[in-house]
Amino acid sequence: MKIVFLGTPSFAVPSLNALIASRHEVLAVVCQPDKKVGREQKVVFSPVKELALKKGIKVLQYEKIRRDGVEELRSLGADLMVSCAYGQILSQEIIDIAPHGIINVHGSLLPKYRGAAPIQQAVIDGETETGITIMQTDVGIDSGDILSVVKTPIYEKETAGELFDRLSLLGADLLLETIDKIENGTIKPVKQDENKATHVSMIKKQDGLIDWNNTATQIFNKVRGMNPWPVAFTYINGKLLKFFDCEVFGCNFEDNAVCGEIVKCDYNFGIIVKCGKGYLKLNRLQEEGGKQLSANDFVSGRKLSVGSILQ
RNA sequence: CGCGGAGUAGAGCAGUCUGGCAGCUCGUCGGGCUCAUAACCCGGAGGUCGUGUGGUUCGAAUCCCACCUCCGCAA
Repeated sequence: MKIVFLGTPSFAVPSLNALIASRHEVLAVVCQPDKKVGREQKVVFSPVKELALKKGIKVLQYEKIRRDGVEELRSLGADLMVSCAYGQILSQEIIDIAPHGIINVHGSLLPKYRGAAPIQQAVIDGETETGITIMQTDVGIDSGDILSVVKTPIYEKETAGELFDRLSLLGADLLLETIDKIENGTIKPVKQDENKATHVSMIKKQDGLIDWNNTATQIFNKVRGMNPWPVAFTYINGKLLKFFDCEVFGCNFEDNAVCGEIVKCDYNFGIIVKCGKGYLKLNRLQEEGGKQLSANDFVSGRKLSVGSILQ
């Protein structure tokens, strides 16, 4: 089939790669406009754009696809459009361009976790299973009929980033299977159960702030869900303190510590923080202006001591 | 010209303001103690203090200048 691919971040790269390697023809790739990124405000191409350029595929970028893209997309003459973490809301006019419409690769088991950050949110919620759903895009947000699903467990210590990588590969496989079925007409679209639908919004940097009144398990899940972005953070002595890795600490201590107080801080225990319920052991930390350090390295600089309070 | 922090032993840091012997914790190596040790005691090795055939000075890790690199915020 002749396919137009809509996608932007690294999550979409395996799917695009799979399409390029398949017998299908990728006519063009549509992704978000280039943005200035980082301290130096350099313009960086998105991962999907990088791949498309490398493979010599036409790249289209619209400020607003519904306004600027319709005519050009129509002129390409695609049989099918595939979207995967593209980042813009589509209109009926665009959905109608290709005979087979648009199918979307989504990182959750729909109708659960519709919206922008399904993978992170599933980890934050402590879910033990998630997956990829491919659906027929309609004008709602991730509300179209389900075409195919693949499930996968969320491992106990898995971060959102690791899950992202796994799901993006599963999505690529499922995408090719699904297109085959569309082609030979064996697909059976299933309506989503609106009563079970949940919606998650985009994760913001501020969402990484830790509330030490939460239970150790809740914080542990949040830290995993916020890794590698935006990364969980707290404050110590007025300075930003990020931490990338932690674990629930099983032992109980006799203490009168408040939530967020460091109750142990040495070579044997590591850094143990009191939570609303239970204790959390911090493994990799980074203070503002500093590098990412292991707990032992962090302690050896004497930045932390028993009684210090994170808030 | 967006704002800010940092570069000192293998790791993490102090010392810089107020120029005057290169320090601390950990690791490492050797020895001691111990039934035992990621514990404790004693001793050692390990540094062009980011770079500069830069400036000031009797003397610079420290003050001034230029450059390189890393990081936090903002976007």
